[in-house]
Amino acid sequence: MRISDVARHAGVSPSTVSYVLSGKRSISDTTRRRVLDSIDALGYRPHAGARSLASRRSNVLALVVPLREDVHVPVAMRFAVSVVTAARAHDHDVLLLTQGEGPAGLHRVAGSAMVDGVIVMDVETEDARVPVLRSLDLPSVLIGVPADTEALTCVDLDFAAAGAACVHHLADLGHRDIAFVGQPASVYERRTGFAERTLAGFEAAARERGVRATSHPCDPAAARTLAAELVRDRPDLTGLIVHNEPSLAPLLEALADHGRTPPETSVVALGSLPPGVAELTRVELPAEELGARAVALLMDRIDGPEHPEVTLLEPRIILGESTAPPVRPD
Amino acid sequence: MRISDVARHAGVSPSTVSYVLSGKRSISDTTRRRVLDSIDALGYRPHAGARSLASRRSNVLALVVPLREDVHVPVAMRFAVSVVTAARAHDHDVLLLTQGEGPAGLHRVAGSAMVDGVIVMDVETEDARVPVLRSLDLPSVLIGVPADTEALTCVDLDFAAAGAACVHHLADLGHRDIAFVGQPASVYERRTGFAERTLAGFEAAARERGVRATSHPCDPAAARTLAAELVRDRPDLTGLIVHNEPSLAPLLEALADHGRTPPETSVVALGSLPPGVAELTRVELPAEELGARAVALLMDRIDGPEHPEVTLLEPRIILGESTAPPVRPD
DNA sequence: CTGAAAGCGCTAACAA
DNA sequence: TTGTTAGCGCTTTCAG
Repeated sequence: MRISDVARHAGVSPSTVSYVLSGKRSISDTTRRRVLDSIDALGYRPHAGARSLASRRSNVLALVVPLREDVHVPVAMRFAVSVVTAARAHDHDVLLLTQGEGPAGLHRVAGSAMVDGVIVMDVETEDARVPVLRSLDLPSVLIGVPADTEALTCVDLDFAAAGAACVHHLADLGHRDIAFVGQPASVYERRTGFAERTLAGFEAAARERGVRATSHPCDPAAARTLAAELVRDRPDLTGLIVHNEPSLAPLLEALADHGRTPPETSVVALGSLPPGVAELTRVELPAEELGARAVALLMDRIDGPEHPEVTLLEPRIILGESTAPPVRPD
Repeated sequence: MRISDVARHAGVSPSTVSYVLSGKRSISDTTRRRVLDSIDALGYRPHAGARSLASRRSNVLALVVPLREDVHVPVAMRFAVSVVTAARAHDHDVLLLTQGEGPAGLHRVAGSAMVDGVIVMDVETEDARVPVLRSLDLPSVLIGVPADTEALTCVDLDFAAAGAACVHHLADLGHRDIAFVGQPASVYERRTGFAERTLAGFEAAARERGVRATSHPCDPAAARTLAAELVRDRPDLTGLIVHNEPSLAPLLEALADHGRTPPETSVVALGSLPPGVAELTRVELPAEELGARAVALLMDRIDGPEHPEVTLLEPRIILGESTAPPVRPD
C-alpha cells in the first residue's frame, strides 16, 4: 500500500496525493475529495521513514525525562503527558529519552535525524546538557531555566514570583512570622532551578515585608517531625508555605494532631497538588500549560528562524480555606 | 555525512560499510577496523529514516502508558524506565503513546511503520486494545494478562501466587483472622488484571487455610479511617495484607496511633514500595525485570516466528520485621 | 571476502 | 491546477 496505489485509485499523480496530504500547494476541491476518499477507502498511511528521508522531517520530537529519586514522579508524568498530547495536536510523536543516557542520547537522535527537536525537563541552574544542546544544531526547548540562557528557549512558571506571592498573601493577612517548607535538601544541592528560585522569591519578599521567615528543606518521611518541631520551637509562627507535594499530607496531619488545623495555622501550598486538598490556598503548577507552551515554542523553532526567549508564566494564587488572619496570643 | 562518504574515506564500497554496521556478513578484520575508524573519524551516524525505508525496520518500539487517576504513577514510571533501558540495550528507541489516543495511536504507528512492535501496560481483564492488537499484524507484548490470551504474549508477576503467599506466611505464623487492604474500588470496577488476580489468590488461600478473611478496597485518603474501623470492629484481627502503595504510610501511622505498631498487628506489603519501609515483610513488584522481559520477548517476536506465551514471574516474599506470631487475648 | 546497483516510498523541484 | 521525475541515504540482492 503505497502512495502510487492511492494515486492510481484516485486517478491522479503521486505528487498530487502528497500535496493533498501536506497542503503545500492548492488542490481543487474535487481532486482533494477524490484523493481523500481513495486514502480512506484503501486505508493508506504514509511510510514514516520514506517521508523523513525525502522531506528531512521526522515529525517526531524527543522528550528527556528526569529520573531522580528526589523528583516528584507524578509531576514529571503530568509534564510528559501534556507534551505528548500537545505534540499530537501538532502532528508529532514523542520519543522518550531518559536522563540516564545523558548526552549520548541527544547525539544519537540528532545525528540520525530521528527527531526534529528536543524538550528537556528538570533543568538545573548549571546543567550539563545545556552545552550539548548548544553544540547540536537541533531545535530545543527547556522546561526550566538555567543560569545562562544565551541562545536558549525556556519556559517555566515564574517560581520567584510564586514564592513571593505566597509571602505577600500571608503578610497582607497580617502574619509576621512564617516558615517555608521546601524540597528535599538534595534538590537544592544539585541546584535545581525551580527550587532555588522559589526560595529566593520567598526570602526577598519576606525581607521586603519585614516578616520573620525561616526555610526548611524537607523529606516526606521527616515531615511530621518537622511540623512538631516548628510547633514546639516557634510559638509565634502563624503561617506556613509548603513547596513539597508529597510532604503536604503528613504535614497537615501533624498540624492537626497539634491542634493547629488550618487556618489555625495558615498554610499555603505551592506545586502540583493531589486531589483532596482542593480547598487549600495555593499556587498551582500549570504543568499542562507549560508542556503545551514548550511544544508550541519548539514547533516555532523547527520551522522558523530561531527566537531564543525565556517565557515565565505568571503564578496565580487561588484563595482557599487554609489561610486567614493570624490568631495571636495577644 | 553519508554512508558513501565513510566508504570513500575507508576505501571500500558503501555496502561494506553497511555490512560492518549490521554484522550481516563476514568482514575481514582489517577492513572492519578501517571502516570503524573512518566512522568515528567522521562522526558518522546512519540516517534513521533511510535505514527504516530500506530495511523495513525502524528500530523503535512503542510503549503505551496508562494515564488513569487510580494508577500509582511511580509504578508506571518504573515500568516505563525499565522498558526504555532494556530497549536501548537492544538498540531500539521508545515512542511514547498515551492511553488517551486509544486504538488510533496503535493504527498510526503500525500503519506508518514507525515502530517494530508495541508494549502495552496496565492491561485489563477485558481490554479493548486486545482485539486491536490482534488485528494489527504488529508484534506486541502485554505487561499484564487479559482474560483471553489466545495468540498473545504476556508477562506479569504471578499476582494470584503473590496474594496467596502473603496468606500462607501469616497462616504459618498462626494468624486466624486477617484482612486485605486493596486498590481503590475503581481499579476493581474496571477489572484490572493484577488487582483481580491478587484478590482471588488471597481469597482462595484464605479459604484453603481456613482463615477468617475480609477484603477492603482503599483510597489513600480513606486509609486512616479504614485502619481505625478495622481496629475497632475486628478485635480478633491480627494480620493485614496491604496491596496499595500510597495507602501504606497512612495505614501504618494510623495503626501506630492505635498502639498496634507492627508486628503488634502483622503487616505484609505487596507492591512497589517506597524507600523507608524496607524493613517490612513484603512481596515486591519486580518492575525492572518485567520491563526487561517484555522487551526481550518483543525482540523475539520481531525477528522470529511468533511464540505466543504467558510468562508469570514467581513472587518472592521477603521477610521483614512487620510480621510475627499473633498476640492474642487468650 | 567485497562491489555494483536496484530499489525502499515519499517529497519537491521543474515543467506544463 | 496538475504531472513527471530526480533524488533522499540506506540495505540487500546479485555478481564476482
